[in-house]
Amino acid sequence: MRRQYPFHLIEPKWQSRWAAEQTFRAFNPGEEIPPEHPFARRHGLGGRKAASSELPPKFYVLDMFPYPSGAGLHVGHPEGYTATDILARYERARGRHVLHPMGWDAFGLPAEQYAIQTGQHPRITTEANIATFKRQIQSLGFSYDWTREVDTTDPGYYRWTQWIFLKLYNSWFNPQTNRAEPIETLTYPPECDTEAKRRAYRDSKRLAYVSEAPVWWCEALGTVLANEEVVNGRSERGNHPVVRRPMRQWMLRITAYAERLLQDLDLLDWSESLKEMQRNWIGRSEGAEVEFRLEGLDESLRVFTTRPDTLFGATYMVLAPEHPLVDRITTPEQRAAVEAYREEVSRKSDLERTELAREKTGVFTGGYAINPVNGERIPVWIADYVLLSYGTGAIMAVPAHDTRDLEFAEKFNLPIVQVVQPPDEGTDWRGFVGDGISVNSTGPEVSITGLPTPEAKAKIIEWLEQKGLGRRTVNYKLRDWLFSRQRYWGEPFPIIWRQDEEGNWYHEALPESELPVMPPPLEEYKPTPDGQPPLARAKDWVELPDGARREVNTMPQWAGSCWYYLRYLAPRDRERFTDPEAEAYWMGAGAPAERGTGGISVPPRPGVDLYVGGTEHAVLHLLYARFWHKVLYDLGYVSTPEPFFRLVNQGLILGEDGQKMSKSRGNVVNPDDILREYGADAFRLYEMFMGPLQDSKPWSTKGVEGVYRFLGRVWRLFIDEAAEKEFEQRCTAEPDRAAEWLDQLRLSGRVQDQPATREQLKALHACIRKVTEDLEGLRFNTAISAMMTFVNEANGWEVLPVAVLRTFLQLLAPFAPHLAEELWALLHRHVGREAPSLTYEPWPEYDPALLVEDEVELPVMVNGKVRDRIRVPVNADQATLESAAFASERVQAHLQGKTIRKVVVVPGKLVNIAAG
RNA sequence: GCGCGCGUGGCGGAAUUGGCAGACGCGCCAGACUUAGGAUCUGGUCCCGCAAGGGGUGGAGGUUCGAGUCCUCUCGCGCGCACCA
Repeated sequence: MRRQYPFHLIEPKWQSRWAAEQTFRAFNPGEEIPPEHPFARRHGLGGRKAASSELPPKFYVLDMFPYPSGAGLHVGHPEGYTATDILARYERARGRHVLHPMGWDAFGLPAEQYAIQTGQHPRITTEANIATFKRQIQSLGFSYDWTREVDTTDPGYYRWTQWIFLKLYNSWFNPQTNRAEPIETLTYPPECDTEAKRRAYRDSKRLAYVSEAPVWWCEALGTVLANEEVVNGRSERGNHPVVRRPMRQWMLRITAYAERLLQDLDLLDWSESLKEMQRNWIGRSEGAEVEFRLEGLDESLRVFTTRPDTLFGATYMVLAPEHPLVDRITTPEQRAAVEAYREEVSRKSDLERTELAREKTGVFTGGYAINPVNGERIPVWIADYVLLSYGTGAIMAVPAHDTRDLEFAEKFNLPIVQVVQPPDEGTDWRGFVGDGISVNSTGPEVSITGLPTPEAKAKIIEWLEQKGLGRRTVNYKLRDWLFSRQRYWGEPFPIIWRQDEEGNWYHEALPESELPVMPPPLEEYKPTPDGQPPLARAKDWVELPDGARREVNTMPQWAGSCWYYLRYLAPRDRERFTDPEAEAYWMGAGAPAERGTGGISVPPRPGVDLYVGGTEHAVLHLLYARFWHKVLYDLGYVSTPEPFFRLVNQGLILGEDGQKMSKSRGNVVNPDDILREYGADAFRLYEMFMGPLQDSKPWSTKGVEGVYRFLGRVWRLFIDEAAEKEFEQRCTAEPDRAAEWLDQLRLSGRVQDQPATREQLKALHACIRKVTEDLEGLRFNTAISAMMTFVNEANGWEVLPVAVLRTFLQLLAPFAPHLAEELWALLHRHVGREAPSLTYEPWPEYDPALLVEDEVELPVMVNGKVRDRIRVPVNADQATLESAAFASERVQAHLQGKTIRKVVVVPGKLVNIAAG
């Protein structure tokens, strides 16, 4: 396609100007603002150190920072980046102080695996990849404040990741106050009478603790994985098989925050589906724990149930095969069968265990439990449909009212007793799991027969609590976060291990002064032959002179991304992880609304005003970051309970074939190719024009051409045809002087410094209104179509008033900033005025008076079908409208021979005549 | 299986509180300019029909003067969770 306008000259020109001027730099409170900076000029803050109270209201707009992979940028990345950039530019024009940073989530497996293969240090690959990403992102003209760039692999960054880990390590969750507190506030029970016992107690309460629990081990990756990184028994990354294996691991006590993580979702402006995903992940369920005495044992079995009202229907019990009581309860006759079953289950891959619609399996242990409500003797089974990791690892089975128990009971011929009557007569009680009326639920001491389910639950729990047989509880699916990895390319833990007098190893935090703990140089990045993490290879690093040993695990990739949005606030601070004053300003909710300029009121938005990224982080990253933030909040380091006030997930960009882009399908679009052919402005515009930000939508290079043509029409609206021909000839003759020729272009003769007609003003103000409203609602696609409509109309005008075009460029600027800047400069040169900074020029307001029509055309319907249109004064009353409608011949024709039943007149909308 | 979301031209998608379905763009058709057109400009383009007219927002019902929009059922697609007691 022929080049529509010289974007190849315009785009680099403005990008380098912005870089030289630091146009998009955001200033922290107390920071000196250079007098010549356009932000200083706009807000009258030049040459001063402005306090937070003097700065305009803040707007913190954040992108999920990328992992800089070797493959370079993908067309999916710039979708969210473009959206946030448009809003950043819009809000600057609106008078807000915009923080819009970018950085690199650069620890991670690909660089490490490359290192294992080639021996090249991951630092080298990482730096090269960052350079590529940065070049690509910068070529799109995004208005990031690059002075705030962060890199999670920079020791100046990860020293603070390690510092936050120390805060977690040195804190405990006080259930009384429902928040984290320094470990020093912990009180010890009397039985902790030795230092060793006190240490063990303390270590068991820390937010970062060591556990020996079984973990997912991935042989192919040579590391353990978090629950969240295992999907259907395979690793999320690479799809390798994983096995369960007991190992010593660092855990973070996120479960302590389950309730707050759930509750505080209500404070957030996130999509309902996203909140729902988080709620499901946290998985709160209310119920009761009930004690069942075990026959012949001095031991009782505790189960968790959400349906204590069905206790009378419990006809058997099931333990998870790995449950610790299984050995005790199994009778000699059943031992062989039980052992065989446990063996079989442990050999099963996780894929097999979680397979859909699998036949229930299980074995009778020979043991019996006593149902506390009626004293009945019920058999205890083991089955792998009960999971050790949820609840108490044991259940009471009520086959009549639980689908899984029913399936199991039917297979093994266990009794099925109805205890709930469905509210609807026709419903079969077998397998009915909803609420109803309790039946057959009377025992010697308690009866709930006849009670509706909620009351039955309450009554039985009360009885259980009185008898000491159970209590009301809340259970969560959420597990503690497995926080260590057996890798090289991650943050080392600021932890060492020492031996006590008895030779037992215990852990100890390094002092803050020892941070950062840097990973040692290695020759070989593989795990050691005996399965130790790669850091164990560096003996000199691991073994300290006083006999202590360093922790050789590293933190997972999530660690760095848990708090990067706080580091952007003070990225070079050497004393603190972030700056409290900057934090209060950029994250705080305290900015008074009346400080907004241009009549806008800014609602308080605690935390990041807008966070945009993909759904792939809907659960993990967002839950982890919220958790860390809450800990920091409890400890007084941040001022808001939540980090991200508003969050939007951009949709996936699919290939031209409507399939997910992938190398194997060969449908991947490389942004570099698009930029070369159509330029950054067209690329940005197309990414926004495709459809709603949140939707998935297929790429279409033809669609790029469409918006590119639109930009060409904008260009030709301004530029003199003859001057452009001349420009092209000069560029061909002397390409080296192209920049000079560009500056000599002339405006079209149609562009005149004349007052606009009413019609022109109307078109312009309709456009201002639509673009403004759509930007507020993140409807970029329809904002662009409004600008297209304006340009199509303006194309037909004989005279193009300078003032109209000038305002139009302001609307265009957030979307296509390079072209807008170039034409803005040209327009001002043409009228002999100095061009003010387009970035900080106040956003135009529309005048509603200009949009008012004198007359409108309204449809007249007969029986809901449009039969004619009438022209009436805009404020015509009902009677006028009605008579105008009946005056229409076409309407009369459709009323022939019919009786009029009703006439509906909606002023300003329509007239509808119902006739029959 | 459960939960959530979505179904509108040949395609991407527009349609305040229920009020003129198909904005804008792609594609396609015709014309103008042109040595030429993968450039540009102008006009047309939901379907059937020469027209008058009729039909039309996955399908079937319903509420309403009026339904893409609300309700019920149903089919299809996407996403999330997946034996969570």
